[in-house]
Amino acid sequence: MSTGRKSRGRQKIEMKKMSNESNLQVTFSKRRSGLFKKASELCTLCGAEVVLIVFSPGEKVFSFGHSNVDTIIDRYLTRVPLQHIGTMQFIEAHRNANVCGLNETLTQANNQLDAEKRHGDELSHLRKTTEAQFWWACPIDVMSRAQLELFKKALEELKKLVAQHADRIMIQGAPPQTLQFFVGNASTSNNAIHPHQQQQIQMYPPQFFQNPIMQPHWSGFNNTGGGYGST
Amino acid sequence: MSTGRKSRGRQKIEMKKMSNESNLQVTFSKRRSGLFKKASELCTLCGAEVVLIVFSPGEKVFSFGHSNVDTIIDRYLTRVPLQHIGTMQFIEAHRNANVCGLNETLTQANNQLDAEKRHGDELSHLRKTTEAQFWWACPIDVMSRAQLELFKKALEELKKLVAQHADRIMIQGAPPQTLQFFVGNASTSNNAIHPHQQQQIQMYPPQFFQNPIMQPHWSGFNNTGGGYGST
DNA sequence: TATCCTATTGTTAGTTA
DNA sequence: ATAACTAACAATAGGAT
Repeated sequence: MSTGRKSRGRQKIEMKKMSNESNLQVTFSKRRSGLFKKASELCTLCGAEVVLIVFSPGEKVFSFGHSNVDTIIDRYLTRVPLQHIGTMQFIEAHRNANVCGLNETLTQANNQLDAEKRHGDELSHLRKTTEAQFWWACPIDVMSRAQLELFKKALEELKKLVAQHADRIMIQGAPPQTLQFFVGNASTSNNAIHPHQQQQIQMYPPQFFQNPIMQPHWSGFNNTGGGYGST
Repeated sequence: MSTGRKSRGRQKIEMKKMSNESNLQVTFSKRRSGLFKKASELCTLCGAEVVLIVFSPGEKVFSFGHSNVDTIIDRYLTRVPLQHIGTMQFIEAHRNANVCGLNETLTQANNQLDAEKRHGDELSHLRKTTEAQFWWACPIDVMSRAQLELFKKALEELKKLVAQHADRIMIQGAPPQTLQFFVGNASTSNNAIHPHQQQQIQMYPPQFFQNPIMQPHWSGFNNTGGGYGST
């Protein structure tokens, strides 16, 4: 009231990493929301299927969104009888890790694929000249839905292997209580993680879901559907 | 020129699946572009890492974008000596399939995780009441970077297993020439795919890559960096 | 069918609370 | 830190090409 100064409104910003850390945090939140909304809308409007994973730099937030009917069906086909939850508690954590790990693997496979493919590709010469700018790029190819389904079975087995792998590696230091991750097997001193991670779920309009996990010292961030009102 | 009527400009649209098929196609293209740009900007501005996969309903277009330095390093650690390319040709295709498959697996694992977790979760009651609306949702948890790295090694092995799996299954009908996918092993009549898929790469500004593959009958879609100019 | 155009809606940077 | 507000910017629906 004292100033009476309203606002200069939005200003254009340079497209480079923001220097102001707190601004960055805010912008990240806003834009992540926006991104999810866009993805969601693309789904709704065009019937597309979207997988979106955002890995924030600092807070290690991990988000995921998707919409895939086939997968939902699998969910009920493959889910574990909800009885050994007690035992499941930390296995859950491992599997959780697997999720991230698989993602890594996926990307790795991509890169490998890319490295192999571009060998005989016509854009290889272009790559040479601009390699410095292209190092981050990694194409991936298309597969029909039918083919995907054929692979699903093989991947069923694979998944079990993944779980076993993970269990073997992590079994030593997993707290059977909540969703924390201990990796007590590393040869070096592998710091335990902050104990009281808190989960926070945030809804997105049509078919998206997102659940960032925060550091213990601030438990807020539940912007419960602030925007998105149609009109 | 004859009408002199300019345009009513943008109109608000209802957020449901578009009925007009051709409109849908156009909108999909536009919005997909927009989505990738947004993702890209989130990367640049906030240093986030984003994986984005869009599966268009009709044309089976598959897009992928990411930016992850760690992975790039792995790329050079794990890449195959570019000498047996001849042999690699079809293995490449399999690995390609693996990429998609892994993605499926990832999602599956997610779902499983979700199914297990929500058992003791406080939102389970909420879920009950609105289950019909939540069936598509599947949370995922966070993991620290360090932990991810620990898993990488285990996943190295895993990756090999994946390749073996895929090879075994697909080895029968893979054309050793280009990036097509034959799945000649299905028990039912599993149609072979259109033979002349063509690859098309599309650049995105900071660190995104996207390569839709089109049906043989139209080879366009190379909008070579039309927009995105900073004024 | 992809792109250009433009009016309009939608997103968000900067600010205040 | 998050929520709300506002005005500037950016995305895009519809139409023409």
